Amino acid sequence: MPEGPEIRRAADLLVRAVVNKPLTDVWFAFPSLKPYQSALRGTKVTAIETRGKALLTHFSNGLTLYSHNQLYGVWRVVNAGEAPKETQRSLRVKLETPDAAILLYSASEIGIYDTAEIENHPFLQRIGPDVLDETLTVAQVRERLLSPKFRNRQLGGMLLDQAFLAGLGNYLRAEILWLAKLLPGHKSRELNDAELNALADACLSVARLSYATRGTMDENVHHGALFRFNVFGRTGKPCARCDDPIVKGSVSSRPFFWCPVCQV
DNA sequence: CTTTAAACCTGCTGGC
DNA sequence: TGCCAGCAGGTTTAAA
Repeated sequence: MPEGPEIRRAADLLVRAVVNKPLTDVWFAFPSLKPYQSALRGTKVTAIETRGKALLTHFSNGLTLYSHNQLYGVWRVVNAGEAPKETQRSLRVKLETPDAAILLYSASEIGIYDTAEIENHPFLQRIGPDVLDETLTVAQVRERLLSPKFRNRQLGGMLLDQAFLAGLGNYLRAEILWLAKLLPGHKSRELNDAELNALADACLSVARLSYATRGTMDENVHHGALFRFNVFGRTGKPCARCDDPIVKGSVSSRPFFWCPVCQV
């Protein structure tokens, strides 16, 4: 159940587990990828990066594995020798080194491409700047909010659109709009200067805080403080700012949570 | 051009 | 216990 911060956290773990080690076993569940198994065995993973919620695994022979977890995909890391049987129904990808193996379960959006051509992938072509890109500034987000492409869009739908900022998702949009004290029906061109700044700032600060606090990853696996929701999933619970109960509704066909008192 | 609705992918939960 | 409906933190497509 991943948004940008969870995907990037997963990538961090995968990098530590397998980068620059020879692959002793490569296995893909989908028939169309089977031919690549032997071609990749013996190569190394040179880098793993994320673009919004897409994850790219680059190999030393010029190929790249594209994967997108959608709602249900999950990456796991296991020690060498603990790799599961390939008969596990939901196992999709296994990349094993002498030290560790990385496993992708349940995801369906998986493909192998030439690294040189990866930017042509339809999803990567479509998405906007990665919200976790540390060079992205509040001023740039503010400018994007006012650009012809987005100034006329309702905030609720726009924040889910990966063409606006890649990596945002349904919990982040709820938390961003709560922090900016805005309702999802506004369009950016209707916002005053202070609201615009608050929204642009919230887009970056909420996403970065979630990444820094390990997003919503499994508490049993990832120790330390986790990202805390102020509104998401907190129907009926008191708003941290004004104490009034959080309500749930639907915005652009997705669950949405907000404080009806301090969000205007 | 913008918004909505439905479809698809898969896994989990709750009700009967 | 078993099955089915509904839902989920996503994305794409077609239709309004």
